[in-house]
Amino acid sequence: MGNQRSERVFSMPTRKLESVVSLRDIRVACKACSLKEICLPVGIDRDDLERLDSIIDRKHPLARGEHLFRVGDRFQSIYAVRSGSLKTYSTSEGGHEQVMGFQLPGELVGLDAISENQHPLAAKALETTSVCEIPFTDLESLSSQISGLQHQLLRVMSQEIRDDEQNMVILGQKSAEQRLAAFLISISNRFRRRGFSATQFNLSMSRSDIGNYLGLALETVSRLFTRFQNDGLLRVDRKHIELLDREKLCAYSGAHCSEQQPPQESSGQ
Amino acid sequence: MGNQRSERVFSMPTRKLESVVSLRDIRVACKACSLKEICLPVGIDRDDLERLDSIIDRKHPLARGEHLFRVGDRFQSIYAVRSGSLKTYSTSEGGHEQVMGFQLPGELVGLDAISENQHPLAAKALETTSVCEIPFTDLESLSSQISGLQHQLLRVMSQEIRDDEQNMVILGQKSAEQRLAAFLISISNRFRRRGFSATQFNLSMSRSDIGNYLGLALETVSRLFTRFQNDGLLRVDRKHIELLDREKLCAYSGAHCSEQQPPQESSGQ
DNA sequence: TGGCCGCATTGACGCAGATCAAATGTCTAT
DNA sequence: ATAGACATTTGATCTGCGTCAATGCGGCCA
Repeated sequence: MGNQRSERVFSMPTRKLESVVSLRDIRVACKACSLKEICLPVGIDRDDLERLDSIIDRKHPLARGEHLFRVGDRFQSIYAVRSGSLKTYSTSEGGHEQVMGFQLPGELVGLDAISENQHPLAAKALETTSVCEIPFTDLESLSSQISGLQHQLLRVMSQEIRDDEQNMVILGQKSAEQRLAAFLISISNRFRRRGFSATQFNLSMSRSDIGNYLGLALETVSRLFTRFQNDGLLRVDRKHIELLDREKLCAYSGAHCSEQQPPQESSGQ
Repeated sequence: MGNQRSERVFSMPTRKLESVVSLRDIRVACKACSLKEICLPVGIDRDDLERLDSIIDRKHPLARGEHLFRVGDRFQSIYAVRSGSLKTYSTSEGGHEQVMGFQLPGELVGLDAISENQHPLAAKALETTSVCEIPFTDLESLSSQISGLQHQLLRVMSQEIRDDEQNMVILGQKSAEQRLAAFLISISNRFRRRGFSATQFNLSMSRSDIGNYLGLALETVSRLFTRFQNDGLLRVDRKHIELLDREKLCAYSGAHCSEQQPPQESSGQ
């Protein structure tokens, strides 16, 4: 695991320039990070944010194909994706791989490792990717002091459970067509939340990864992309996707997927 | 839905008899509960346990078919199953049901509701079932005071994420035979942990529930049960299952599933 | 600039498991 | 007990998608 380091030397323990973006986006403080509205800092006030910030370690970027951690690695930290993307996967005894998820900026990885103190999945960069490392022991003790942080951590984990349940529905009862449609809509929504285009994006993962994730053969994924294109739902060019008819894509996915609703203020409490 | 009540009248708010098991197991304190080694109290010392106990509300039992909560219900509490069993499920627009999981004694339900403050799934009793209600606001504030409780809560949620991931593997790439085998082994292991027989038990859920949960038609489940029986793996009689050859069943499931190993101290780092 | 290699597309074919159908067994309420 | 509703089993048929196979297309390195 001996990974190279480089700009580490520049990061002095006492840094003053708070709002200045330093070298290569490395070391953007949480409060200056564009992801703070969707990442762990949600709902944490200015002072507490600084405390959270102080335990976070911003690593230098992973190259495409590099591992953030592997199956069985001792659990020490969770990670937040800052830029780029990851896939998490497990490998069965037969060497067969199962892709469990893709992580975009602002999303956390490693939460499934808390219970057994070791990672049940590996996490690999799909492209050049940088992450924030959040040592779990520190996070835990900070959480008991900052109630907003505790709450947000629980919320994020709860959301992950919910997302996994959603995936179980998709794997358990949707057709190939519905699965891919649902996947594209989900990706699109996640990009939008992060301020990227919802109608035009690049998929950093291969057809094989998509198929594996959706429980489909990669050939099926490929065929579906061409079918969707013929049906006027989207335009595909290699990794690049342009959604042309989101409505119809929703219909194909066999779910409401309005997803657009403003963060409805759920009554009280 | 007007559910009958009966022994409620016997459970007085001021109870003195701490170590005495009261009527029909109602109102067993955590410290006297046989599930305390696998439920939320894990790793919490005597005094703190009393504090946890004080926020928990032991409800009278649910009858078979009764709902603990429904989709969209406001989230206020998580629940621990004390006896009996539950299924959680969602219903798609087409009225089609997707079973997400089954809860046995000592397991928590409702953790997926934290993030949106409302329940994404319904929970229904598969048989006469009693639960402990744990108001979430209280639990949260207690968690920030009792570090063991915070840790255990995170562990339980992490475990749930891990289990869901395991289910995704099953739904994504296992054959019907492997799915049912894996399901039976999982149930067996869960029963064992709770001190019940691992080789002989009653399934409280229908074939249809099992099939739905595993992404299979109920006919397929039924056929597999007879096949397994013919292959000498087990004996089935209606809901009653007797595992005859656990080894072979493991092989059928296409996973190591030793599961029996003592909490192996994984070699450092 | 060309050749190679991994990824993607497209086609042909077969099978696991869904669906349809019907018979039988079992629980519940009167 | 008896009827009726429902759960389960078993059989027959059909089909969506996996598998195998061949070809096409970039991107990368020498």
